[in-house]
Amino acid sequence: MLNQLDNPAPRDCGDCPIRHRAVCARCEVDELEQLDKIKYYRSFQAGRTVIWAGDEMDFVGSVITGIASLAQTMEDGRTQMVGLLLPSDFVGRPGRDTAAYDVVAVSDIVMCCFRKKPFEKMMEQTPHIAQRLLEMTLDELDAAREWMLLLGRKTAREKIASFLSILARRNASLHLAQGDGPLVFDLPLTREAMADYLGLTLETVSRQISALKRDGVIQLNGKRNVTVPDFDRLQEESGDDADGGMLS
Amino acid sequence: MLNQLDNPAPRDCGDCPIRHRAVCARCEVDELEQLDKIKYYRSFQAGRTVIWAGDEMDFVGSVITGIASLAQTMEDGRTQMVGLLLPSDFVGRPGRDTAAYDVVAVSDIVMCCFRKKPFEKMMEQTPHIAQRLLEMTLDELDAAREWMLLLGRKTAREKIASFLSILARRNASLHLAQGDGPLVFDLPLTREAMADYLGLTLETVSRQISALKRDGVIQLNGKRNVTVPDFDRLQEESGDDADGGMLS
DNA sequence: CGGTAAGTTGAGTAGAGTCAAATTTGGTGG
DNA sequence: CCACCAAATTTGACTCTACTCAACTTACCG
Repeated sequence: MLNQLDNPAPRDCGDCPIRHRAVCARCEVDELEQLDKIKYYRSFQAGRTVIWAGDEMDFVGSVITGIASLAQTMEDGRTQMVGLLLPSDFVGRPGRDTAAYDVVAVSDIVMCCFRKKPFEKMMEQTPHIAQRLLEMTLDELDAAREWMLLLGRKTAREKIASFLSILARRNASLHLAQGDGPLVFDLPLTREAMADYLGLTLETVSRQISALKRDGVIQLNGKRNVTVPDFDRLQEESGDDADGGMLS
Repeated sequence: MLNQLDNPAPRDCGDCPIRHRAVCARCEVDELEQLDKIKYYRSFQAGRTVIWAGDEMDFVGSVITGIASLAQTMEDGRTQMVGLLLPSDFVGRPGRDTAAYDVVAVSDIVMCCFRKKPFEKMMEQTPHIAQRLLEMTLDELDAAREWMLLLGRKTAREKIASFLSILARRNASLHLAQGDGPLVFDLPLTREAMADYLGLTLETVSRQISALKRDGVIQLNGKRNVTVPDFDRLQEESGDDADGGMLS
């Protein structure tokens, strides 16, 4: 329970594993020093809520390690995940002072937080930050629109295949992308979280995963570890163009 | 058919009806003069395609009058609208040279286009444009996420009610927002386009509109003109919080 | 006065949801 | 090291919403 030490925060920006991809990616040394004065690290255990929709939010920040989710909930409890935050992704919106979505730690996470007011001031003065944030926001918008196609038009089976395909692709790009061999990776989400992401029920998620396994599209080692023997086959099942609907 | 003259382009930025809301909103006079050198107007009739996904795109721009749609299509023809572009909305992505989505004129439209290369150069030099574009992109991202909840979790009836509610709210904000009286507005989309936006079939759209009419939530004058006698009632049907899930 | 596109309505179906019961898993305490 | 518990997951049976296919109506335009 007291495992916050397992995910130590970096000593400084030089050590930071997301230094070159986060909102600070384009900052010069002096700009990093400015940021350093207004930043602090926070850790959250898996399952903890970082912030509730509607709550006052006096910081913005980046995920350094771990995975978090952005979600909306209706009064009757239906929830829809609207974003998965991976290392280097940005949380919060400059210029807004309450959270628009629930942010929940899916795994143990470490965040680099900036006090909002000073960060906003810096954004006005140093174009590097605003430029990078614009780029990241445009990427997120593309991802959101890709997701709208999935939510609005894909079948349950295609949704699962699409999700697995994204995970597989991301994992392949981390490890050296071998051309062709079987891909192996872990599911970072519970069936219920996958359901919330995909606009399905957890039972349907479970059934479709079983069906893909039965049809040989994937293999399971335990509940969370997936092997994809033939990525092209998985891609076909996802309903996307062969050349990769994924942008950029 | 030759009615392009019905939607004359503004003479210059001073006449422009979206001057204060578009990507150029924060520009100074000298910046507008710079923009003026790289801009040109284009008109499209209702139904025409502005650009196809994947096509080379050597401009970015703003919708001045009319409505356009952003849509994605799967190989088998299923399509999902991922954005509705209203006057002042921005089209295209600086830094990318092919269109990511189909852009179609829903009504007759007039656009203000900027040649992409010079526009990108200007963005680097004048923070006013990048700042405004960031703000607009963040708004679009919020709208996209709102839409993800609709697509993933709402029933057909709730989807229709949500859509009507948004139209009603937008119309009320244009005309002086009277507190309480019945709201009247036109549907800008065909049933099929609504279906593509809402992730439904056109038959389901038609049935749910009939049902809302039968239940007294709306009245129809002709096929396209809607009266909402009690906005709160409509809002309840949409499944959103009473205080307006709409952000900002 | 057709002719076409838009919209409505009906009948039957299928895919995903709901409710309920097993089964597996990982962790805990003895 | 093992029995036990709670949570996660799977599976089954049944239901229901939205889809499909089809016919019909309406509105608009030449």
